[in-house]
Amino acid sequence: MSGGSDGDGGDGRRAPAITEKAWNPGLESEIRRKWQQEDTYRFTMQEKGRNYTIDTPPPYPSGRPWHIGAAAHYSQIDMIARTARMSGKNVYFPIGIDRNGLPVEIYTEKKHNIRMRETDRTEFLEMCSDSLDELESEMVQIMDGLGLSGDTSARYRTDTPQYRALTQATFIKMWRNGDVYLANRPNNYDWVSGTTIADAEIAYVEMPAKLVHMRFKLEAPREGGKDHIIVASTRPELLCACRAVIVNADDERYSGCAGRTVTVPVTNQKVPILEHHSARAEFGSGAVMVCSYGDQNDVALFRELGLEEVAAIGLDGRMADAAGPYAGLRPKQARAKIIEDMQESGDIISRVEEITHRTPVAERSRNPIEIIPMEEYYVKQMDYTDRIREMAEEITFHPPMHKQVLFNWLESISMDWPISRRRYYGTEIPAWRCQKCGDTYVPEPGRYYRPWTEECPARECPKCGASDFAGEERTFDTWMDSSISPLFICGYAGGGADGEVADGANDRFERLYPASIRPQAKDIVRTWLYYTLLRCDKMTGTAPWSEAWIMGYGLDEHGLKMSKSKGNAIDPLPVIERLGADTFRFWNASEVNHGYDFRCSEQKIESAKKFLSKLWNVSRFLSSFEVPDGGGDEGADLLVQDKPARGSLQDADRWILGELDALVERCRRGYSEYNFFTPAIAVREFTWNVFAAHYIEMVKGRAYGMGFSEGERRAAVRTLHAVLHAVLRLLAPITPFITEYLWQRMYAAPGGKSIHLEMLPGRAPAPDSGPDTGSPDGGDDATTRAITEFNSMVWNRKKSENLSLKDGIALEIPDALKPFERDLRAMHNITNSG
RNA sequence: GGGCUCAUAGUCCAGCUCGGUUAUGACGUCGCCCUUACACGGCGAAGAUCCGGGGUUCAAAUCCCCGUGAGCCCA
Repeated sequence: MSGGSDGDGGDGRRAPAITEKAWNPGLESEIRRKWQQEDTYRFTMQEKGRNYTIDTPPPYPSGRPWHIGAAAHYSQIDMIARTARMSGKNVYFPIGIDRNGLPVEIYTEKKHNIRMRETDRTEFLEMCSDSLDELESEMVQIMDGLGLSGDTSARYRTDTPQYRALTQATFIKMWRNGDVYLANRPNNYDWVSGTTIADAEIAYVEMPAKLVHMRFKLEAPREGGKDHIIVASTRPELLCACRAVIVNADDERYSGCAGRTVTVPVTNQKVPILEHHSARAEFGSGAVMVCSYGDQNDVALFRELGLEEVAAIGLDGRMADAAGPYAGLRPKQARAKIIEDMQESGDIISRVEEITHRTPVAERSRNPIEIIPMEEYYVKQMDYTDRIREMAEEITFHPPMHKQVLFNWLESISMDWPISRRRYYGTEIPAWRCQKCGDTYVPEPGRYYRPWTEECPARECPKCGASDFAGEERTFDTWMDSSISPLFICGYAGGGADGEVADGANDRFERLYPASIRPQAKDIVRTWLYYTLLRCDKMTGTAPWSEAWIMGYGLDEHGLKMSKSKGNAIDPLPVIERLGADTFRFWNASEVNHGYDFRCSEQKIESAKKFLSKLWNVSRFLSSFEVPDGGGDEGADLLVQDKPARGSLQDADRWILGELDALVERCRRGYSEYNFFTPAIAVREFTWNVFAAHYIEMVKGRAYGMGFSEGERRAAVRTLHAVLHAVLRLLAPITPFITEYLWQRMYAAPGGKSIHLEMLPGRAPAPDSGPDTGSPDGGDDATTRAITEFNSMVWNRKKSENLSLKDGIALEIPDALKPFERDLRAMHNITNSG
């Protein structure tokens, strides 16, 4: 398809090689098949340091439709892979699916109208797995449709025995190093889901609440002094767990109260009044009751003041025995009941205020959480923030501003990470407990353990010799799994059958780890990114990657966060099917400014199609001119740099090649930061408004050979092809399908080498390449403006004089444009002689 | 309360790092046009007190300060 000048017509034209009038998105599936057959994106491992590993986020199939923002996100990750590949990197782009965790359990409960805890565990796990398979296949269909250049058919899953065995192995190693420990302490508890929640997974919502002002009787009231103080609380059902009342030292209403004792109403225990800075005079009455546990502040106060906790609420989410007559009620019911009781018994309540209160809820299930003391496994993180900060300093963030998100989070970490969950669909905690001495037995790493259904591998307890074990029923927080994705993809597991795990390092791991880049969304910096740094460093002593690429959120067309509950989520699949992946991807690149939130609207996506049409028609036009010799491979680049060829170039040719150089430079700068917005905008602007609108129009006559010498004609044709040759490659990471198609029809080397195996235009990739040989001219804004303005002026004049564009016209060509005179004369049919 | 980000035509956005033309382009609107790449197009037109105030400067959308409003994150 390249080279040769057969079929040239008398006027230097031949029939266009491309005849179809428009880009047909239906061709995408054909192109995808070609890539598959030719294994275009095959990764062949090279020695250490020469592999470019992308720690792709494994998406979670939590329900349909898959968010269009996520589709945009994965398209951009693919652009990273393609950019890296076309920059000469040896790209390893694994695709995974995250399948552990709460959402699928909730989805499955709803789908089958069952309750997890009332269902046989094995059966429930199977149902979850089936749900995941279904949702996953839809997701994979979208990923394939988007043209991801990773191998979705070889995707990894976080719930396979191999992956889970690795999660368990890392846990076992950390347990033995003392980085994991068991502790009984107050914890965020989602009693609806029946599980512990980490700080990172708590969200806050404003909810209406009753602020009850209660009279607490003062002991030994002084002469003429008041006999009570008012304590305001939104949680009167926790009166039984009250162990102190605090006031602010600066609050005059309570001067002299500190150190005295009050009687808690209803339950009548006597508690001290203490001064503490956390009591705010302006909230409620200024006096606050400290209970185990109304909120995180209570937890801190109990610890700080050395108070003895009372378990007011049990793991079943109901009031415990300590609540006396209210035992067995839900906290909400107990609250209503106790308010009623207090009102009946007279003077306890002074007033009830309706307020809105920030209530902590579980981020995923949206259930209100309680703080309940219980025993959980913890990963040490408190003493570790300096090391994380140190690693983060070394990692390049794209864009840099998002590094701050991580630093802010590091500032606010206040406790170790609880990792045990009372759920089913997750990686089991590999532990057994000796029923006699209570010691925890953790087995050897190497395979996938399921303690709730499996005999303890140890015959007898290493500590007491007893042989009666109870298998651990809990699972891990899902971040325990996903935070080791760099270890898994780099082969830390060794990839043995049946979930066997080789012990840590091996050849594959040595060559691949640390990975190169972690692309991910902004909202999981404090979870996935942070936990990955923590976990991978603990396992390897090395940061898991050298670059992090952070993308913003997809918002709806009004700038609101998309969610299924709001009903403003857009299903990406029909959009992609109707408009094609390239349209979606070009919209995505040209609309999503690097790192910022972006708005999704179907109308705007549709309008991106226009540029692809333009590109198509420009190519169709150029396909009617012979591709100069050596047009394949680096031919067009050579053409730009080739001195003799340059000799015959006209001023207009040099001008557009200079503009092209400026474009290439801008794009390269964007691509070097994995910013696709800049190249997309720049290429569109250049191709549409400079190249097509002005250059092509100017040299059309010359390219036809009308009134020009053969050398001049060839110069135009060469230049036209040189520009398109570069533009296609510049766009290839963003719109892989149309560029591949046009490349194959026009420029591909014999054998049909994919455009995606070519290099981005500009510098040669090899380190031993010669000095830069860009065009001598570079971009010339003044000339471009002069040309644009002149053309506009002529068009306007013809219009106002009611002339057709091909009609002749007499006018002067400004001095600045004299070098382009002959092209301009041909273009506008200027009739008067100079 | 703290942090991050943003504010430019009806809508979206470029330009701001490093101050200097008539402030970029797209969508939408209107008018004219089938000119042999493109009517999924071309040309043209209308549309912006560059959020407000102050400062620096010969010169500010751009730099500095003070506000206001919005979004997100954390307390």
